[in-house]
Amino acid sequence: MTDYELLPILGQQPRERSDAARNRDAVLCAAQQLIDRCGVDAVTMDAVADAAGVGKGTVFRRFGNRAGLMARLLDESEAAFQASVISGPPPLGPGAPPRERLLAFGRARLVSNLTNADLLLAASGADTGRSYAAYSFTATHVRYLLGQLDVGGDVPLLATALLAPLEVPILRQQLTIEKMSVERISDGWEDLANRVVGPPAPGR
Amino acid sequence: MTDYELLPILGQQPRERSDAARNRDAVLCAAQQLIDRCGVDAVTMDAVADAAGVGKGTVFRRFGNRAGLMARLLDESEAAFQASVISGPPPLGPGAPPRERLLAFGRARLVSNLTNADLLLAASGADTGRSYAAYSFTATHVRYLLGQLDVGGDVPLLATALLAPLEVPILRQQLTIEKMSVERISDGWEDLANRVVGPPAPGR
DNA sequence: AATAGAAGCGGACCGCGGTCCGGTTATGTC
DNA sequence: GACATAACCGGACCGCGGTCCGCTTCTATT
Repeated sequence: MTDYELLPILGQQPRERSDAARNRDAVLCAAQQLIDRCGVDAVTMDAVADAAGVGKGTVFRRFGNRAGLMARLLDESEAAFQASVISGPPPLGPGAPPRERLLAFGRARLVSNLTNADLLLAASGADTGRSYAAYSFTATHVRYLLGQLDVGGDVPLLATALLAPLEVPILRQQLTIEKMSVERISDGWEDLANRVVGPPAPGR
Repeated sequence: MTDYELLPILGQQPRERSDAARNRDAVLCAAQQLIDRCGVDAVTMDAVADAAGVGKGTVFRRFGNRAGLMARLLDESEAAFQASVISGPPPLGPGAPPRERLLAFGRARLVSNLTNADLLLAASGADTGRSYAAYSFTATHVRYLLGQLDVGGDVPLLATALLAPLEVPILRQQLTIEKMSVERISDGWEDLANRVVGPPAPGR
């Protein structure tokens, strides 16, 4: 027996058992209710297990750790965000010129990150990679737009340079400690993006 | 360049008791030894208290929490960094044109952040504000250089935009997950800085 | 329906960060 | 040098995230 039979077969996982599915939904639902009523900090693994009528081990089995659970809770809003980028109305969705799409994307990401700030912080470092998957979409989209804009330079690095100031800890510091307004930060990001992208191509 | 927030502003607090001073040094020394021998993760509050021959409560009293202790351990290298920026040789220190100083600063900060990556992560969120004080110096310096470069726009925001991609979690992701080299990241940051600052003023 | 076996379950258990308070010790004053 | 007081000390205690392993329950097979 060689080892590669143990490798995960990506397409065809053995079907989820019915009790497992039920418990998974119960946990997610209980966690969401806890957040709505008492905030993210109240989402203790014990509390959510208890509220879901489930053992603690079950929660960890399904979600790996607290960050993983949080990442799953983010999935819904993240999917909506991705949908409006991929197939929503311009300028966020397709149809607008790349520069406008980029600016709209930055503003949208800023608002989205602020809306889910607590959850995002709690989800950072999820081993499951969920959190990274969400980031990966964002980065890929920005790279795509930068490519369309013929911006030159190291596109992946420029993409992270544009995204880094939108990370929650940095936004938090600007809002809380340095007392900046969201509008100011948003306008500042637009300025940054324009500097990075450079002046509009004249002939086009 | 007035506003610099230098590291230990040893004001005139009611004098520290001798036993307290001894214990403080013992704790810092023990923590440093633990890091050198077993890495940052081994610096448990119990372990460091034990190694220092001190009660756990004492450690918390002096440093607030684990992040505060880590921040103090960073003080030495941070002070050295600040010294070479303020009074070291150019281009990092004074004497070089602002643009060169900015580029040198970015590279130096990048290296410094990577060198102390574990410690910086463990120190993030220190309630004592130590960690923020260190950041504040960095931000102030970049703002100062941007001001000298007559860069226009919202200088504080541009400064954080330049510093955000140098934060440890982002560097970690680029190095570990996306397999970028330090040189590539460093060159990319230089490109970013040049785009933000804009072309050199011709007459000057 | 009976069975085999795996996937799932759950709660006891651990280590860590952080708190608290009764006892101890250093320091200024007489 | 003795005293008063405030600062300091230390370890017992708590809650939380995370692990582990014996037991239960579902599902596929006959």
